[in-house]
Amino acid sequence: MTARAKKYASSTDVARLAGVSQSAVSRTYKPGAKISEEMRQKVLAAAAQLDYRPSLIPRIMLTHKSNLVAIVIGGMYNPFYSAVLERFTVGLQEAGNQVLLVHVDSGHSLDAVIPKLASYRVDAIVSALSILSKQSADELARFKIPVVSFNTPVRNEWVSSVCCDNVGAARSLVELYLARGGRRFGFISGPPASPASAERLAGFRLGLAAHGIDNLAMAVADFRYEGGHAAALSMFAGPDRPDALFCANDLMAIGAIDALRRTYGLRVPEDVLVAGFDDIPSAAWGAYELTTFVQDGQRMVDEALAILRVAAASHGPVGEVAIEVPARLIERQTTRRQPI
Amino acid sequence: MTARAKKYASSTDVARLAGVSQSAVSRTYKPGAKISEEMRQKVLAAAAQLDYRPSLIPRIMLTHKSNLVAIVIGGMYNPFYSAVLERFTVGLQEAGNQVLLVHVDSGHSLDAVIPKLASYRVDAIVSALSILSKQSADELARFKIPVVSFNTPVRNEWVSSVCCDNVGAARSLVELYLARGGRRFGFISGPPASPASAERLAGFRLGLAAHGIDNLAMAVADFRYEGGHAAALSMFAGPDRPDALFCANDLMAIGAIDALRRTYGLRVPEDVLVAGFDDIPSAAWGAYELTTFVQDGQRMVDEALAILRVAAASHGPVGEVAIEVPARLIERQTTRRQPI
DNA sequence: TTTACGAGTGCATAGCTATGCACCAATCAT
DNA sequence: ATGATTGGTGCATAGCTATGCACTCGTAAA
Repeated sequence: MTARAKKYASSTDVARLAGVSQSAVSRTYKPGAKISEEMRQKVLAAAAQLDYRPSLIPRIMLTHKSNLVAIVIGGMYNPFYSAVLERFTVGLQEAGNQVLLVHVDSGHSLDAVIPKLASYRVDAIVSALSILSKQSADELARFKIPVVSFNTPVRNEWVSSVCCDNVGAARSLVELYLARGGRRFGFISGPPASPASAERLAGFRLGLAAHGIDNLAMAVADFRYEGGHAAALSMFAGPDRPDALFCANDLMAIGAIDALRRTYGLRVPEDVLVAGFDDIPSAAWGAYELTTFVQDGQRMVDEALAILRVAAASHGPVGEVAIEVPARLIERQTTRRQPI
Repeated sequence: MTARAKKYASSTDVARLAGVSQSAVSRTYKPGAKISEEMRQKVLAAAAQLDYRPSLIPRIMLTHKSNLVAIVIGGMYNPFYSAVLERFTVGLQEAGNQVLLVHVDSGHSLDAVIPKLASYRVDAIVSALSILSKQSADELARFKIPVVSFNTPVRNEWVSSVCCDNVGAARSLVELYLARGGRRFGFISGPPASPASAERLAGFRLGLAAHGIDNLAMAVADFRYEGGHAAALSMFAGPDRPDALFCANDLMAIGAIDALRRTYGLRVPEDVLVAGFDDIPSAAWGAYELTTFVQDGQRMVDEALAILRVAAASHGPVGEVAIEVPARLIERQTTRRQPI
């Protein structure tokens, strides 16, 4: 509480030094404002001398617009999400926004951080949290902050969603597996609460049902390498081993492949077909060459940014927007088996 | 420019509704302030009715403290850096700060974004950019914002650094290689401008020199899997192949392993010893089991946060702090060869 | 020469919260 | 009973920028 020296020079300080009014300083930094070149130079000289940077804080107060967008994310162990985060950051910066990064333990709702974000007057929120119940979403709407929910199909007046077509993709995989000679199917899921995992399972089941198949080995994991490894170990411990395994994401698929090859001595794809989801960089690595679905992260991010632009333009709610982006199959070696 | 409805209720609105003064509202939200329970309840009731959230913006103006810390990062393709980002975020949030995430293309300096950060009045900056010249650092100091530079040993009055002992680690690897029978050495570097890569090379050379070895095959890459792959292809194209390869990070080491095994049919570790740096999760995967150095990311982040705490407490510069954290060798299968 | 106009400038104020200060009503000590 | 303390309360203002408004000049049009 001592008389701490003022850290930043203010526009008033600059004005005094330059011998002009504070308005002149303000107008110097506003593009297109009416100000003579001569005065602008005087101001800039004084500003340079004082290391002046205009503060955005009062502007936020006046305009009710902070240009801050919060990105709420649950974990970056999955390269897909760190890539998405990077794309969002770049895209938002290009649009003139700044990114407030908020980490919430995955499994927790984002309710707890909302009041804090409201206090910073963020213009919008992007949530990559896998869990966001309808109830949370309604709670959220009370704050009247536009929210884009990534890969979680919850929405209301203020909450939009951008998702990948998990059901359709998973469903189509069944055709590939059958063509490649798969007969006994297995699925390794993410956490029970994950909508993405649930949709991929549902789609897989739909595809199987279309061929009259209702037998499906199941194991629950956590979207991580270790979880996929452990799940595969238990799923393949018994006598009745699947020969076509679908994992809810690539990390688990890679863990499963290592388990099958190294612990059980099984060959992929000769003994077991394996596919994942996300197309993370490691999926293309020589040791795995994993068949997987590309979630078009760039496109999904672009769609989300478009929604945010609309929300920024119309100051009201953006309506119940829900965008679904198709997933694209990339077949690599883990499913390249000749049909029987 | 229409008469846009006020989006957020202000403390004055709440005060009017509750029939108290604006001061009372403010004090309701300040822990430990003198306010009667009765009044607090009245205020809270009115606040709930209006969905009031106190704005932090005016507080920033008054206190000259935003509780915003910027993290500047160049790329998250390397899991080591996304893990570091996550740890910083969690740590800063626990300390009551919010994180402003700034992406700068690696290779660019952070000079360009500093004015913007100054405009947001960030309390401090964490830079994980691999490039930060002495000149940039001095430029930076003019803004009087405390900066912690991660893994780049630049510093001045306002810029501190937290680094890992790259030189010592790389140097010690030579002993291991010699004990495991390595005789012809190779090094795959990161981008030429990367200090981390340069230090690891320097340490490796020091270790070799201590044994009178000055022959070292070199290839330059970019810290990525594909770069490591290509570099290994060219390094092992000739007749005089190394039998002990050190890569400046794990991603490149993994790319190199895939190139050696799959393109040249070489065995790792029997034909070539390989080691990397970072201990990213993939290094432990069954297909690679890569020997590497753990950068103790948690400890490095903790040290950086400690510096930021000091900087926050003393409002002045924090002095020329430079902290070096040791790296720890983890030997896995890629160097487990019996000595000749 | 007068009128009109446009460019440029300064004044004053809004925007929202935190806090020093003055003040008031009780409660307590003497 | 009086003075002193404590716990609450409201008033007024600081903090910094953007902008509507009034005003002053030159300059172009009439």
